[in-house]
Amino acid sequence: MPQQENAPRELHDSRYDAHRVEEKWFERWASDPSLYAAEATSTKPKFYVLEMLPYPSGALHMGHVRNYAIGDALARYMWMNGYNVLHPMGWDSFGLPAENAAISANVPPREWTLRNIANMKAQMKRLGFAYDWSREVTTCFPEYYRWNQWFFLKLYEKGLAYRKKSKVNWCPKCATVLANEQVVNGGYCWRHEDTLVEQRELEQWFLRTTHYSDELLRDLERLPGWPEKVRTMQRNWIGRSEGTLVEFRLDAADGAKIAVFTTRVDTIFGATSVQLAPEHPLVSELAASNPKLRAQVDQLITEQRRAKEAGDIGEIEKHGVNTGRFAVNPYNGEKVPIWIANYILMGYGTGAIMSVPAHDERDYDFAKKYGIAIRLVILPRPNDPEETVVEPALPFTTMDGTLVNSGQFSGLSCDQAIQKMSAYAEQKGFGKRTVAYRLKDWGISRQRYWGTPIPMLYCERDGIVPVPEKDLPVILPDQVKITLTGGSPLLEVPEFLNTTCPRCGGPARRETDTMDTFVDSSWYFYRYTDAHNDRAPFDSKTVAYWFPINQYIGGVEHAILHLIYSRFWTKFMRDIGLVQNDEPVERLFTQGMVIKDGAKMSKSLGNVVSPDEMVSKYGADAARLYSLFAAPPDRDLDWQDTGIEGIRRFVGRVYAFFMQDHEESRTSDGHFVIGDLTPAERSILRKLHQTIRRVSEDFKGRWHFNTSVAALMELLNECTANNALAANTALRRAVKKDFVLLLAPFAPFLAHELWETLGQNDNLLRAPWPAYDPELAKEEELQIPLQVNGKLRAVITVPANATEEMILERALGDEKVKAHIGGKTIVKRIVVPGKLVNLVVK
RNA sequence: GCCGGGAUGGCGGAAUUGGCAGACGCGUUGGACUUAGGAUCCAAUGCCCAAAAGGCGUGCAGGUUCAAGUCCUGUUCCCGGCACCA
Repeated sequence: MPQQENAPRELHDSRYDAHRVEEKWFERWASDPSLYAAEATSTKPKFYVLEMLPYPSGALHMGHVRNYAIGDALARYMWMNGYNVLHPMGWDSFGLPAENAAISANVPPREWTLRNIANMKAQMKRLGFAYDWSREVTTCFPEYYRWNQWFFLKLYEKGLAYRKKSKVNWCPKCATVLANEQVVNGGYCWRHEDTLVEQRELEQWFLRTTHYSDELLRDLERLPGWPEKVRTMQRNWIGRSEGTLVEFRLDAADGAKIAVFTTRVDTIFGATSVQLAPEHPLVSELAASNPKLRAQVDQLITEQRRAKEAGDIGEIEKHGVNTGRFAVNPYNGEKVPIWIANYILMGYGTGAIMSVPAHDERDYDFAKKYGIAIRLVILPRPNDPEETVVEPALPFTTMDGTLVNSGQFSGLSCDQAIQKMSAYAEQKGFGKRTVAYRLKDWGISRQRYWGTPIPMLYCERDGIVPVPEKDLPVILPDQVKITLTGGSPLLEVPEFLNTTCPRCGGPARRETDTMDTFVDSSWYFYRYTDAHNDRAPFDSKTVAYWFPINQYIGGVEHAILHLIYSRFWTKFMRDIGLVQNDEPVERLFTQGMVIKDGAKMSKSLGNVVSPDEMVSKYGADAARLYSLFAAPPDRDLDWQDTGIEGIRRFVGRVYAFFMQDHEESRTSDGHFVIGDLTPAERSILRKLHQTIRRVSEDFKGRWHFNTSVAALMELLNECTANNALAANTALRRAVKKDFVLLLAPFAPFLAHELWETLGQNDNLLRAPWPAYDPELAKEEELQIPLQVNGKLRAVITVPANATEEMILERALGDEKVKAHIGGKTIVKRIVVPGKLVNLVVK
């Protein structure tokens, strides 16, 4: 095909000055805070789009930019589609880094935090994100955290907040509690790398998340708008497992009970020992009179803890100690030895198991090592009744078998046996069917300063007393000395610590623990709907209007904790009549990480790309466009410095295309008659409608905005190639107008600027999203590939309405096709209308 | 070990339903304009072959089909999550 001579594009005169343009719109938007405000009441349908609120660490990183670029594009798209959009932003502003900064930079946590917020907020504004700042939520403000305290009191009232002893990481040199992330190198203090962290038992506050275990699991089925990956992760995290609780009796005069949990009660006749976790309460009793045992157990505990901290508990060598005592199997009265083993977890089930080496891999390993008896009680079911049953290879762990050597239960299948044997246990009163969960109650106590004070008092006379609701908020004092040693800094603030008991009026001491910051983020999105309410956390009617969140967007790293806690909180609020929805989030989108040079961006690797630098070098639009263009949003994005150059070029070419003749475009009314268009002009119009279709469908479907941006590039390429639109001012204007509308969600600064150059005085943000005409989008001619024996031999162009017969005729007449058929016979002719022709020859 | 996700040119990625593999962008090469170009524009660009003709190509090995990146069986590697959960 002959290549047409292309006129060089006149672009030199109209270079796009992203800075000038973006600063101009930045100023204008700043002067009108109502621009992005959600309407309190509206006849429009509502849409609540939310991105996860950031921790104000100092500055935005590219992961934030990507997250917010996705959400902002959606918000703008929904505005243009006539929705009443709620698109808020806030700050997850309590947390440990502020205290660290207090030490290293000698800035009070509050000041450091607020400074960071100011900086990051400015960055967000400079990037052009359309947030309703009138609803900004800052979790470290008393106006917000007083409601954390209020919720805590409600939870306490309902018995869902309680105190129990629990282990914490304790550094003897710091004389303080460490967060998990401060325990490094498999058990050492982050500040004293030669000091082993100890485990100390402290009284801590817990929230009864397990109260909702079943509902949290069940309702995952009602969240089809969540990624399957996240639902699976939550399912595993909750870890529901049906089984049987069986009580063995200690072989002693008092006959203390040892409850074990098993999912395979059908194998209990094969139990040849009982295994206890090293931290099992019975262990201390057994060891009390046995110093040697005590020492051995302590050794096991240390091993287990080290392995856990090093993250390889599944890898450690199994160790155990025989206590010399026995437990009685209630099914057959048999006495089996009691062992203590490092692979038994106190945190799951009852912390004790029956060990059946023949039918459990772990028990098998352990029994082999210590010479414990192995007794086969399940035989595989033969495929055919004639077949003789051979002894299976051990351990034989499948459920597809028949019980043997199991007394009255012999001959049953595993499934039947589990039913019957559980019923038997219940009848005899030594056991029952039960469900175990991996999910634990949520420990919210933090021995930290920078967090929400837990609103509880300790009175010498009345014990634990909740702060009366009317005395909220319990204000976190500002004047404290952060040392990171010697416990909570709040202990050093007498005016905080010392108070009076609301019951007896006597002296009382305040709780100095503060709340886990996951509390803050468990309900913040409700506060956005009614951010300034000082009588309640929010107004229920307002929440009922906005909830559930239509679209939540954030990193997959929050798939478990944040999102389970949020679901828990919602269910609790529903149960106390505060909200009506069972779930907070209807649709969830988890975006991929931003990586560079094959690794996650990090200071230590020196591969960090700073948003500020990108904005100053290329502009906010380019940074946003590139973060959408470089990869589909759900996949990891490999940042390439040369890639954003290409985007800047695109932005410049768009601008040049509009400026080429903007006077004419501005004054045209944009009306043209389709019948009068030249074929080339019709082709552009077709491309326009195809582009509208592609971009609209990306929003409705997979969110592959990389292809949306690519579609816009293709449209621009067609518009500028061969000066195709030169002769038709009206069409040119019409195409430009729709182009701006399509560009608006992705590159708001440029789009607004171009909108203005077109002479549009209305607000682009509320301009209607363009509709496509399927007729105009339809191709008039089709390229039909011709294959012979599945191999491409030629391509012909036919009218879109060509019949099968016409296409086949053309195909058979094609010279190249003829040559490949040669003298052979055509045995099959496949004509797929609109797609291809394949001739099978022999 | 279990559960997800992935593997496509030199690179990021397209190809939602089996129907022209490589859209779009980067990079590279050649050219135009230019005092100059690391600006801008034009063109070429999966690999093999001097070129044409042709052949080969979506991690690997098979299979189904007129036709496979796409479906099936097996397998390797990479990323993420969970992990002695009884």
